Order: sequence, then structure tokens, then C-alpha cells
Amino acid sequence: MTGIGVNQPTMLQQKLTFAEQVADVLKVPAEDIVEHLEYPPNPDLGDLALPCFRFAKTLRRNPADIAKDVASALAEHPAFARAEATGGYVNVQLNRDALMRDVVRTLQSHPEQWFSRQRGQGRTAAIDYSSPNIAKPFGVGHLRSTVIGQAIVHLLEADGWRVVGINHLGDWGTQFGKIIVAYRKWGDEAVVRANPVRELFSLYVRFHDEAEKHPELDDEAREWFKKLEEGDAEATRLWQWFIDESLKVFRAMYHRLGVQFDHYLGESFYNDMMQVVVDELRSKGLLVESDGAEVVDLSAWNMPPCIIVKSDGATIYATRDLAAANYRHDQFGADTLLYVVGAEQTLHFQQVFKVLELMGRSWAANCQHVAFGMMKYNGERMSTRRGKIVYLEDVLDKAVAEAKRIIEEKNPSLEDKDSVAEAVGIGAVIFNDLKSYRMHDVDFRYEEVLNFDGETGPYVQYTHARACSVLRKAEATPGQAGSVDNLVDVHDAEWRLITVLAQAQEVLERAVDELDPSLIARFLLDVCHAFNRFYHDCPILSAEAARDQRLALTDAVRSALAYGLHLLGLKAPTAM
RNA sequence: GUCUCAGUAGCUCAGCUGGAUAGAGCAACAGCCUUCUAAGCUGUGGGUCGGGGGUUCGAAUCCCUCCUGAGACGCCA
Repeated sequence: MTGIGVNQPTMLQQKLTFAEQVADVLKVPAEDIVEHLEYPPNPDLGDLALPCFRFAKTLRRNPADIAKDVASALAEHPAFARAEATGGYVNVQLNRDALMRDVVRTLQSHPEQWFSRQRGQGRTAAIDYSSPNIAKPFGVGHLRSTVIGQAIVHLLEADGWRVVGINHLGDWGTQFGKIIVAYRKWGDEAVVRANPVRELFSLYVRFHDEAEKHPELDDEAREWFKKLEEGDAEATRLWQWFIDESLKVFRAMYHRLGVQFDHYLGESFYNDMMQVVVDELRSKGLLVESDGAEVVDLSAWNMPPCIIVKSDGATIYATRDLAAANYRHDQFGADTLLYVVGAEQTLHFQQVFKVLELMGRSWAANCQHVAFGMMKYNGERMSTRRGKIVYLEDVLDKAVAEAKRIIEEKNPSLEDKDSVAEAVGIGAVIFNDLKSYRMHDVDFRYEEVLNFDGETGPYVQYTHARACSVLRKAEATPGQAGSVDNLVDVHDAEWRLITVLAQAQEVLERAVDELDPSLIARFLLDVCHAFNRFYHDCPILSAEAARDQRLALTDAVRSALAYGLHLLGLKAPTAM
């Protein structure tokens, strides 16, 4: 366990203290013991537990005896209030006062320190996320890459990384030939200007309909894309116009979602870097001719070949991704490249990463495809071509309207109803997408997104607002409410809350290591549940001796939730 | 066909670097607001952890195999 610089009283530190105290007894390095410490299934048993069965073989003693020795070794240390051997387990109870003081004090003033020890110092990650296609609507399908990516940006930054967020817009390819053809045939400038993305998209859908009956349209589209590649003035003008209009709509959507990028770099940005990649591959002898195309043979790694130059001489997305990877490494100084892209592109990224390795890029090992499952609707795959898509804008609007309805019903005197409704409605949508495992496919259901009860974004936001409300009633300043200087007996509900809050660092580190925001989402739900239980069981303002410590604890929860919500990209209204 | 990923309560999921009676939420039912925001809290019912083998003191978790679903499998991204 190197790297714990400051002597932080997090649960991680408690574990380390435990491990160091018993390392001699078990004749095992402390860091190995930390790995095996766990939380007892039932809080009555204790706060931390060590199963001793695994040490039985090497020590040639039975687990129950080992547990007894471990327990007596722990009894000597002030951090532990009680250590007990039960069967092959050692259960300890921590010193409540000490941990509570440190959790609350740190959290009140510096929540970011409570969550992290800045392991990413000196590292830079470039992360590719959202990356929608120009002239196509922003559907709920794109939500996943967008919100997962944005949350990962926050997680890495929280752990000390420098992060470069990149929106790899789909602004190139034969699809633009199609849209140009469709626009020239059936489009109307005024109509497009009024609602650019939706109108361009319906032209695109119409193109596909008509092309089924009139295949010659496809040839026309190819011709127009070729003109675009050759710099034809008309083609370029239309293409640029589509991009400008799309970006206006996308930026508005990102603003609503609280999503930001350091760079918008579309696929077309790399056009003039392609030849360099091809030349390098060729000079390194990696390219082989195959059916008229030039490919990198990957059969030694049990993968199909990676196509670099198509048989018509044009490059392809793999080439583009190679160029982009080099650019991100060289220009942004990124030592780690992340791609938040759907799981259906897994093979493609494996190929690209392998080719980078073959090109001798040492950092290829730090490239990672952060894959996620597919968003479906009514169990069916959404299809942009056929126009079968759920517009994200519609989803957000419905969620916000639902939030507004609930506010009118429950808290009609609330100030800033509209901005709170916006924060809560959008929070519901974002949280819903972040809370479950990335790799699962999700079937989009309105009834689920529009339900604000239980394990939802609004529940977390509500709990935060509730804590804020208590502080307001106490006329206390957030960040310095109450005090933990003089503690009176810590109630079980208070303690339960402390033990959850104390796990923040472990959770953040695991979320970073696994690039999985859902761990943070579930942690926040645990905090909320523990706080609401506490809120229900323990009077705060009307408490006598315990008033100060409970107020401080409430403030600590407020701080932790505000910070956690920020990590996930949700707003934290102080009232709702 | 090959490869990858998934399969846990009616539904959505957690638990998966092996450990103590498999946990939440939703839905259903039953309680709790003259007291700090009931978007809350408590309780009840609900499980062959896809099936079968194996490893182990111990398997939802690791290995093998089969079944089911999704995705990928060369000139789209």
C-alpha cells in the first residue's frame, strides 16, 4: 500500500492500520491483508472483518485460533474499540469518535481531498466521447457515450489527471454525398434553417427510401462525396453549412447536459494526416496487398486484417483513427487514450491498438476502448437510416415537464421552479444512464426515466436539498455548520452514515481504475439511504447535546452529495 | 460457423480480485407527516444466482461444457 501520503482517516487508512497491526501475527505483508479485509454482512458484527481461513495452511493452525490471536493483537490499538473472533472471522469495531471527527471535518471543508489522493498527478488522458454524426439528430443512443464520457473526465480529474476531452464528430464520408444529393433534389433552404438537424435528417431518411427504388441515387451520392473530397466549391459550401447548423444544435444540447469538450475535432480534421500514416506503415513493411486493398495482417493475433487503404485508393476509418491517435499523443501530450464508444466497435479498436503497437508506439498499451452496451427502444435496435430514433431533446423535455409537475404538486412556493425543474429532469435522465453497468444493453423506457422515486437522480438531488434545508433552518453556513469538537454518544444511524462516507476514496479509486461511473452513482445512493435513515431516526435541530455534531454531519453529507453529483455531471439544487 | 459480451426476485439491477443467512429499487400489500422537505422512512411477500460438471475448508463469484440473447466477423463508422 504505497502512495497513501497523508495519514488520512479514510476507511482505506483504517484497513491499513488493521493490517499493519496484525502483519506479524499472520506473517504476511500488510498490503496483502488490506486486500482481504471486508465489510461484515451485518453491521452488528462490526465495521471491518478479516476471514482467517486462507492463513490456516501456511501457519498450520486452525482459522479460529488465528482469529483469536489477530483479535488480541488488535485490542492493543486505539483505533479499534473492540475486536472479536467469531469462528474463523475477526470482527472489529472502530473507534467511532475519531473517525467521525475526521470524516466530517475533511468533508465539510475539502470534499475533493476526501475522495482522492491525486494518483493521476503528471498523467494526461485524451478521451474521445459523444462524437455524434453531423446532420443527424442527437438521439438517446448518443446519450450514453456523452454522459459516461463526461463523468469519466470528472473522475480522472478528481484523481489528479490532466484530461483532454475530444468530440470526434462524424463530419466526413459518403453519407455527406447522400445528404447533398437529397438537399439539392428535395430540400428547401428556409425549411432547413428553421430546424436544421431534423430537416436534414428527414432528407437523409428520404434518400434511403428513394434509393431502394432508384439505385442510381447512390452513384450520384458517391459522385458528390468525391467532389467534396476534391474541394468542389458547392459541395464544400453545403457541407460546411451542415456542420455549422448541426453544431449549433449540438452545442445547445451539451449546454443543457452540462457537457464540455476541450476540442471539437471532426473526422475531416485528419484528412491531410492520412498519407503520413500510410507511408509509415508501408515503410515499416506492415502493409500487404489483399483483394486490391492494402491491409495490416493481424492473423497472428487471431484477428481479421485491418484495412488501411481501400481498393479504390481511399482511406478508411481505421486509418483515420490511427492518425487521430498519433495526433492526440503528439499534440496533447496524452500518455493514455480513451475511447467511449459502443461495444459493437470492440474489434475495430482491438485492431487499431494492435496496429499502433506494431508501429512501435509504446503508449499503445495505454489505449483503452471504454465500451458500453446498446440502447434499444421497445426491444429493437434504433436505426438512424429508417428514422427509428428517440430524440434526446424530447426525452429531456418530458423529464423536465415531469419535474415541473411534481414541483407544482409538492412545493408550489419554490423559487426558480423552472431552473430547478430543468436540473432535476435532466439529472433524472443522466443518472438513469449512469447508474447501471456500462456493458449491459439498455431498453429505453419512458416509464423508467420519468419515475423519480427510489434509486434515481432526483432522489439524490432531493436528499441533498433536504440537507441544505436543515442547514438553512439552523441558519448555519454550508461548510462550517455545527461542530464535532465535543461528541456525545454516536447514534447507530449516525455511525452507519459515517462508515459509508468513509468509503469515498476506495469508491473513487475503483471507479477510476475501472472507468465506471456507476460505482459513484451507487455510492451516492448508499449515502442518501444512510442519511435519510438518520434523518428519520435522529432529530437534528431539536437535539440537545447532539445538535452540533448532527448539524456538522448533515453538512458533511451535503458536501459529499454536491461533490458526487458534480462528478456525475448533475446539478445540485439547494431546494426542490 | 468463429470470436466477444451478457444471463441473479414479476421488472430494472447490485454483489463477480472466492468467504458468514444472496442485497437494493420499481411494481403489490401494510404502516409512518400538529415535529428538521413523505421526490422520504419502516415492514411483508417474492430466488433451482440460465442448466450440468469440476477445483476448494468454502462458489453467484474461478475452470470446463451446454443452452439462451445481443453484437462483431475486410473495403460504413
